[in-house]
Amino acid sequence: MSSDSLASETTAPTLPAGNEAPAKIIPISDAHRHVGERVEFQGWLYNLRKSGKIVFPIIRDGSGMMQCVAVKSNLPEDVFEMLKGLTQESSFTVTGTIRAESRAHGGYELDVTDAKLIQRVSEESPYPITPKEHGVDFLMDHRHLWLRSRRQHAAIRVRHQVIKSIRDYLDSNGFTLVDTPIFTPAACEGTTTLFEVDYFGDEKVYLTQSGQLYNEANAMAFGKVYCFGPTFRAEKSKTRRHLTEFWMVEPEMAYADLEEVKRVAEALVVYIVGRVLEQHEEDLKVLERDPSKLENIKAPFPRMSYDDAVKILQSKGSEIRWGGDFGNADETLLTQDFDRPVIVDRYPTQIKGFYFQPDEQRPELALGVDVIAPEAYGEIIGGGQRIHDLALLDKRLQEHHLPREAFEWYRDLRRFGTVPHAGFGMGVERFVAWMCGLEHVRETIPYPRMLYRTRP
RNA sequence: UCCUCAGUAGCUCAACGGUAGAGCAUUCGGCUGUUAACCGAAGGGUUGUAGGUUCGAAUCCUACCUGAGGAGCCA
Repeated sequence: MSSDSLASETTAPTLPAGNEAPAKIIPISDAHRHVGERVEFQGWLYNLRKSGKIVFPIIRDGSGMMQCVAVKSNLPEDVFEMLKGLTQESSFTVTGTIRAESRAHGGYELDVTDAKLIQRVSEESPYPITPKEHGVDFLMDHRHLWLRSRRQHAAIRVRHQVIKSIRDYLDSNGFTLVDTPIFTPAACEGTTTLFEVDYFGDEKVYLTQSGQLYNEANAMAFGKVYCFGPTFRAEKSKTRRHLTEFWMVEPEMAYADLEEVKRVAEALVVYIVGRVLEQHEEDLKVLERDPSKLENIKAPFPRMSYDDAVKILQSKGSEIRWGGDFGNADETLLTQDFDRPVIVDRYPTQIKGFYFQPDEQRPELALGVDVIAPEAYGEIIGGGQRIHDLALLDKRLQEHHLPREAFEWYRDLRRFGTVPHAGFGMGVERFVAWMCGLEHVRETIPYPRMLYRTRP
């Protein structure tokens, strides 16, 4: 029997005898609330096991999975044959009664009374991602299909929760979302790491690598603001924690200092972790993430100065010297004795951006802060207090060989009612990788953009 | 940009100088409780590309292509 005739034979399913009302269409995730009821699921075939006159199709609908039980003697011949012949990821709907069943994953099962084929995946080109193992290259080439797999599905759901929690936290703590542009006219700190875009031929613009400068203007207008969007870095970086396109949330606060940044960053992290643990127990299980690693993430986080961090690293055998930035190995060393993120502040001015406010007591230090996640997940937050004095800003622009004309609007912020202000940026993908215990950030974003990968 | 590693069936891998194999996927057959089901059978290959060494190359050498991991840099 060909797939065509199967399809045509099942387009008008025979309803069970009697005057039964049509079954209610529900998401699989709601199944536990409909035990004993006749319902319909709409989805795709995840896997099928068959044993002669009984078949067990597992349907997934995006909200969950459900094992169905189709018994030959209880079904019209064509419906049973259709189910028996389903191939992986064929789309179909199935009607039946939900029953608690300890033998099934998830604890429930559907006794099938009817089913309808939407499209059968043909045997000439079967679904490429099988239930067995695959390599990274193959999976990345099939990212658009890989998202249907259990682990990827779980990781993207955690990503959703991280983003939602960030917004919930900031929204309920007085922050206003004020978006910053993605096309920007000039580099924030040099052009080497920026993607250049041809803007109607006559002007060069770049894809943003940070909304921070605009955030500072927005903070002077709204007090507490944040921007949340994609960020682009053209560095030819090729490691498990890099993407060329990633999402970053950047809160910025007027009348705030370095201490306030540390407090907000810590509270934000604690809030998100709590929500992930509370809402995504099942997803973490699918990801084989040990939740006890996250249960410790509570305030206060250990705090240390850059000075102390360098001393600690040297005592642990790092080659680092005062004045240098931490490498990945250093970040791992620094956090290995702690079960929660480490906050490091007051970095040497020369390794930080031009806009950092210097320490009053020690002007060679910038009031910058990084939050470094445990378990070798690295820097998840970077921020600090910004320069609010015009004369000092001008001095820094000169030292960094930045054209003053391009920063006129930014200088205005220091002319018209300047106030101390501070903020930070947090990378969503690194945060999600940490929550999920993933090896690589590429699985934390639906369509990762990397050095040698821009498709699909 | 640099260093290291890898490209063999649709997928994951084996064969390491002498006739290219297995599991999964697909098709056919069997099985009324399967859990990456199982059992039997079938089809499926220009061994990344181009040269070279050799009687003989998937295997050794050179270059290139593609990808992965790491360094630097970053969230």
